[in-house]
Amino acid sequence: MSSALRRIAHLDMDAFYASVELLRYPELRGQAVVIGGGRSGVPEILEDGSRRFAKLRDYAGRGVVTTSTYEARALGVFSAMGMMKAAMLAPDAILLPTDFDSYRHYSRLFKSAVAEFTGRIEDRGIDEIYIDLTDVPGEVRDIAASIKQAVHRATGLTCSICVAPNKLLAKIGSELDKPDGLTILTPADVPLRVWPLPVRKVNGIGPKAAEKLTGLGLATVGDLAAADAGLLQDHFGRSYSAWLMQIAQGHDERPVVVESEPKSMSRETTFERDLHPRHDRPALSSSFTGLCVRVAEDLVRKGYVGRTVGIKLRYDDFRTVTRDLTLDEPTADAIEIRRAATECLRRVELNRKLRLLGVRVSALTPANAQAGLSRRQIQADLPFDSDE
DNA sequence: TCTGGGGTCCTAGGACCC
DNA sequence: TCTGGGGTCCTAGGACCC
Repeated sequence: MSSALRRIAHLDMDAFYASVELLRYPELRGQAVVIGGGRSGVPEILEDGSRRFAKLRDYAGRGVVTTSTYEARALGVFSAMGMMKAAMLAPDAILLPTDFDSYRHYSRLFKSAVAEFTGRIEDRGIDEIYIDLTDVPGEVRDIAASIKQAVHRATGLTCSICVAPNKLLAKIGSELDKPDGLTILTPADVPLRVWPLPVRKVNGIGPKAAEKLTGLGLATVGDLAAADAGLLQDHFGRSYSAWLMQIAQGHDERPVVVESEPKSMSRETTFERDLHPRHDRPALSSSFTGLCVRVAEDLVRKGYVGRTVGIKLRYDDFRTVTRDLTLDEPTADAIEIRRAATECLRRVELNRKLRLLGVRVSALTPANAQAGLSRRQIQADLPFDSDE
């Protein structure tokens, strides 16, 4: 069955966290504001009722920028940048802590508004979604404009939308006219609007692949479209090179995935200072237990159990290692998770300081379609040997 | 200026089974 | 005694995304 006639939208909220903060603190509109860095930066309420905001120059710690307003971006401050570096670039920018509860609230509001148009929505995190508009009647531009209006009515926030024949182009297009953009891309637009873009703009080409491509003289999507298939295959392998050639032509058949089950749940923490496995043992141990407890709580709250328990360690030199262990039976119990995670911990070198510790549970299944019946018990009840 | 936290998917080798 | 061939599961690491 051909998908040539699909109409796929990508909707991306504009500077989402920052924009939510501006709803709460309208006096900051027009200023460079940076969100991130953990708990610090909570505004102080003065006696006259006005607020005093922290400045980026006052920040000390290991956090990164989560989002920044467009004014801060103009100063060179972008997502994922270390806060200390951001403070060098924009010392007078306002600093606000991240408030995920609030962002989740607005996320629900905008997604509900879009759901009035169609149920064919793919969640891509807190601030973006794909929407399959193929079966929604009307002109695409009108539909997209109505969705933008509905999102604004529901949240007071602007978003950018692109409608295209597939997810690849829709995702690329939603960035082209940000903020408050409304973009339509057709296959005929690919040479003019997509080929000039750096390869890094393609969802799926990250920093590593982009650097490698640029090193081969393939800096733009157009370069990629004109590249020699053999060259790509030699450097990127069969499957990735085939994908690169497809996307360079603007081709992408992936469906909009409306429902999905979680595959893993994890908790991790970066310490304020690196901890020594022996010297700081009590602190590490209590942090470790805390992570296990929180993962267990997450599993229970969301109704899952998992059969594979894993740990993640980051050493002071930023090297990262993982270990995991698959259990006979799935669990959501903090004690069992901690026991398995401790087994994993025995298999790593603990000879240098640790920067980060994480605990993960994967191979998830819904906790309990049939109350407490384990696979083993079910099989034991069978009247014959299930080995065949 | 050292680089968060929560995820997904892919690769690849070895174990193990038929 | 010169070595099959497929399938699945487990584990570790890494790229990538929001």
